[in-house]
Amino acid sequence: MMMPATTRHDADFGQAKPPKSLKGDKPLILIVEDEDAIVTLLDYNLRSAGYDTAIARDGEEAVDLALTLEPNAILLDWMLPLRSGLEVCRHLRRFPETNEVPIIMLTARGEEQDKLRGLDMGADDYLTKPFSPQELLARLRAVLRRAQPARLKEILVFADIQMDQGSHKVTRGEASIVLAPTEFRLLRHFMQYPGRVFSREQLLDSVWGREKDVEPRTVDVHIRRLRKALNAHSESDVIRTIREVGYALDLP
Amino acid sequence: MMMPATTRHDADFGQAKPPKSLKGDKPLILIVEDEDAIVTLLDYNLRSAGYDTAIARDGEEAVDLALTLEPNAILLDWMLPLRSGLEVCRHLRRFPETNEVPIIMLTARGEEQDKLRGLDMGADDYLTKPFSPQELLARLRAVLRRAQPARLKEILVFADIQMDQGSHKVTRGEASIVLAPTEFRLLRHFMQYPGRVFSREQLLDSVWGREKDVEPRTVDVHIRRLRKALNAHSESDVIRTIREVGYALDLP
DNA sequence: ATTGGCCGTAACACAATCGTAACATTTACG
DNA sequence: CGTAAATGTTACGATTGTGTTACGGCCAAT
Repeated sequence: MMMPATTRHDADFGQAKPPKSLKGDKPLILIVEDEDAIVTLLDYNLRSAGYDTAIARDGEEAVDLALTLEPNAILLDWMLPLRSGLEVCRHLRRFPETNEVPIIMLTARGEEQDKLRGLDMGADDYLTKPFSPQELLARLRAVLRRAQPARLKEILVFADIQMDQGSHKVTRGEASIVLAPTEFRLLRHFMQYPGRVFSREQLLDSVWGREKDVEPRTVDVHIRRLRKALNAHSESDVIRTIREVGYALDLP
Repeated sequence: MMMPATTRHDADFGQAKPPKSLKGDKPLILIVEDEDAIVTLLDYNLRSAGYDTAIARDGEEAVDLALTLEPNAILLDWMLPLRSGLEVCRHLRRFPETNEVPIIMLTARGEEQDKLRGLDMGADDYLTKPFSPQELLARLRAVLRRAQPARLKEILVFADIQMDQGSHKVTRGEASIVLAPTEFRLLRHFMQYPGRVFSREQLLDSVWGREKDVEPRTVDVHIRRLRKALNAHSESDVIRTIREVGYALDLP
């Protein structure tokens, strides 16, 4: 019934038509960072990889440029003059123009508390300095790849995984996946926010519900069960562990 | 293999009132798209999956064919010559003949804003290019499932089960099934929305009626009685239990 | 009034699922 | 290397949801 022979061509679709944005055909990345050395590094790497860049030196400017340019993604340093990264993040999430723009936090090592609060505030992912250019680009690609508000969709798709909420069926490739109730809700939550990192506490809130009182480590067990079910007939693991932070749905 | 752009060769579309059912056995999908590569891919996949297809290259033709053929669903590219997808969408919603036809938008990445407007304009779902054939077919099934209520049909069919609403007769395979009134209404409801999951509360609403005050667990007992009747002479159980959610009619 | 079918409910049986702790492995870092 | 912390993995008792049965009430036809 399925035609695997055609899947190869699908990759061409995206390029077939030029993006109709007025910004140009390259994705625009807004860099929010005050250290020159890091700005130079980011700018160089992003431009080499075919992105357009814009640079903001402090929080005020960041909010300003974000609203003006509507970039495709934002790299946001956590330690800023005038306005902390947390404030900028929260601020940006208030405007419809910037509410959906993915934000990647840049944090120094040892700011784990901030990571969690940042993810709470609506950041999508984070990079710990120092980071490699490959890692930077990988995270960026992942963050740009995600679909729009999948929240209300009846059929959720991520990579070769499909979830039909109408019939409550999950498939991966050709195989049908059987999930226990909690596993189903967990996967649904991940697929509603593909690529986004969630802490154990966040998952307990949104998947288990606020009234439940459950150990954070319980999440690990359910992640394990979900992985087992999803990987039963395939090789690649689509759930990424982010040490000290949580889990995310992501391509390997 | 490249198929030339074909339109429908059936000759039996009457202008008479009962529109959709008499059109033929296969659902007809109208493809509105100007790029050959994508047309070919869509056409091939849809036909392989058992649909009939018709093709329009621009907005004018789209409205024309939609009114003439009254397809069961429309795949509508957002970027078109002559008339934008938005216009076509709005236009089609003005005519009673095409007002109910589900529309799936095809958008390139970076047109997310348009998606929202499109959904406002009456599109039912959207596909972001690039998409997999599997996703295409899944979304198509979903909109057809929603928009094509078997509700009005005199004879409902699911797998080897047939229900004649007029004579109140139910058969499975060769065997005739005798059902109590509530079991009949329950099965009818499932067969009107095959594959869809219903919670106990939903079933109480739609099968028992809103005014009744009945325990949710009562549904279980009737499910049991229905299963017993349906499985009396056959092996496979067509009613699937979705733990913590409800029940659905489904192939094993 | 009596019968028989149908219905709703409660009670019990059973299996799936869940949460947790304990142990194993990996990772970060000196 | 070696240690500590975090995550992976496993097993098991407890809980919960569903399957199943039985029973009493209702109603229509006899």
